[in-house]
Amino acid sequence: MDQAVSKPIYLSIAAVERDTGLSKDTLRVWERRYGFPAPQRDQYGERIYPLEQVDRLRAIRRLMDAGHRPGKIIGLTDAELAALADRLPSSQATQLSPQAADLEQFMQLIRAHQVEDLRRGLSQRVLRMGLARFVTDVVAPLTDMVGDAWARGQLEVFEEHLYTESLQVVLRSAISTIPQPGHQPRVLLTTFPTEAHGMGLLMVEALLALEGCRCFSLGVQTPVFDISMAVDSQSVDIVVLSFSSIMNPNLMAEGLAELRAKLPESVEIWAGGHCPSLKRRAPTGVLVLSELEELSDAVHHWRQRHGSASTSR
Amino acid sequence: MDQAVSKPIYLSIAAVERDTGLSKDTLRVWERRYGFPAPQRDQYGERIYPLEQVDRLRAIRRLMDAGHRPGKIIGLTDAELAALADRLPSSQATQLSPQAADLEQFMQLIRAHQVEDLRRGLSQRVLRMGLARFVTDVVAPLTDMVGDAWARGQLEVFEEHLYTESLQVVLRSAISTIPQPGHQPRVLLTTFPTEAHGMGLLMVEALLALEGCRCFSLGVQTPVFDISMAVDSQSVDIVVLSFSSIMNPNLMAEGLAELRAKLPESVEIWAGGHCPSLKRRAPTGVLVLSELEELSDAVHHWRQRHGSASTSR
DNA sequence: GTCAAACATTTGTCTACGACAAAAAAGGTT
DNA sequence: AACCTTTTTTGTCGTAGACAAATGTTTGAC
Repeated sequence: MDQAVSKPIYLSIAAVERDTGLSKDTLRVWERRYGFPAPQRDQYGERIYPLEQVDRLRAIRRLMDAGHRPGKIIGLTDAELAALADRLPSSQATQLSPQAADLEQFMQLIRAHQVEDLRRGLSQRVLRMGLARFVTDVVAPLTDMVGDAWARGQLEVFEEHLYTESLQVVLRSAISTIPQPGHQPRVLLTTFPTEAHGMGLLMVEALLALEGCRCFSLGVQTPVFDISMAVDSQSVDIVVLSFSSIMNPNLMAEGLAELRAKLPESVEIWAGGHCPSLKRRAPTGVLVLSELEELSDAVHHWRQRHGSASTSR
Repeated sequence: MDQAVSKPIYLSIAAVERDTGLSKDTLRVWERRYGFPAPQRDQYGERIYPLEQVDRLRAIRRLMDAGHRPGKIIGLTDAELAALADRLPSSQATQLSPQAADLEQFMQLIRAHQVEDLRRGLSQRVLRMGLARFVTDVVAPLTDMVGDAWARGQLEVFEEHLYTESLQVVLRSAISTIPQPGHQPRVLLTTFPTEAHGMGLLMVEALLALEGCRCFSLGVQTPVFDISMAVDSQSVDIVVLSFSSIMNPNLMAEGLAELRAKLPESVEIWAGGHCPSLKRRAPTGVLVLSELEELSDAVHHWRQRHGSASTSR
């Protein structure tokens, strides 16, 4: 019926955009400029990409996320690409931490796809060291390591998904045990529509809830318009936004400016995450938090400033 | 410092795509064909969209998701658009259910943004009626109602997000109480990269776990390539994919065909969700489940077929 | 009257390639 | 080393025509 084995599979440009994260415009302009990718054409003259080229695009994308530029690496051989991926600088901070051995153990579990053991190990760690330290000393560096391994091509997307899913279960159940915090400030947590990573939000929610903040999480990908509506309806004091390194800098800057313009000045915007352009050109009217550790101080500082208006303890 | 009040705000075409979900190509071709949107231009000749037009686009998008066609509604006045939104057919199935009154009560809580009460009410319901019936009789119809209300413009995106977040907390904690199911079939759950809705996955995971299946959730948005890798590494028997009505039919069909070609024939693909084109042209080699109730039978049927190969109970 | 096949229209996505702003790198000066 | 200026790189936006796929409408057989 179907000659399944040797049947070559081609992807449309939309499918390649979906699978590599490179926009159609980018795919076309690379082809024009660098001669790669060089897709074949179907009977209608539309691009069809063989799987090998898609795999190569994925490898290039990985290196770009780690700082390489397309023009420099797009002409390399597959072997050279692999070599580059190995030579990427790993985040030393995590390797020097006292928890390094522990974290490496978790990485092993992720690589071996031992979901059960991973989840159990993480749960034990929460109980042993407390949620706050668990978040700052385990979740944050471990998530960095996972992202790093992914960038080096040592971890597949599905392994990252397995990790994320496991950690989410653990974190959510830990958060739900925090006694009802009904106090100020009232914090709204979410991400912009192109940002699908929600791990950062969960970490922040845990820490803020421990500080006695009233947290409202909208999950990921809320349009700016709806963030402002939610702020209104819940009388929110602070909006927390999380940005990963994959986030498009243009969209981020534009979105923040738009949100800042929409919200009353009394509502603060706190932005955090690993997006490089967050640190470089900090948008006006937005507080940039580069480390989770700064959160606690930021909350205390907010309470000091608003102490006279609302009743302080 | 800034003349905030009368300062007009414009969005770039990328921002409008982000906020409305309409692709840049679509925005440009609508302008060409229908004369709307009619953005102004900045100093570089690039489109800048005033907020009113973006709001209108959002309203049109809502009506399109409900079945209207752009050519018919794009020329209507704002009043006519609002009138159309009110006249949308609501799903009768949910209104006839015995739980109707209960569900309506939950809807009230969502509209009033009573997150706490909502969560408490849902949790009580799980305990009272059991997880399986809770999923089929409460979560599924309630999620439909929420989606319906959103399509009619009676619910904002952020209200849907608040609902989703609350329900997720309740469902996840319920799932985690199910005693470790280590049996067959081994099921992988996820969605394609353009599908961000994970509620369906969570419902299916709950039901399958209750049936004694071994569930691996990858969360949402896993590339086809990585789904196949995960299947391999976890020795998965069945891949479950969830599709919402917003899913692009092309991408769905193409993705399913691609996945089917990548997976060994022994691995089944089950597709479910409210995506209309799922029912119309069922892809070959893919089992379409249109109702949650069919899941239990499907699992039993799978076990019958594979009873001889693996040890049955 | 019902169903299905044939035709017509609508609609989104694809094509091409030029233009240029924004980001990054390189060069030069204090 | 830190800072400003110029050059290169790179992604996104612009134009407009084409056409497949999806949807709607008509025709014709039973």
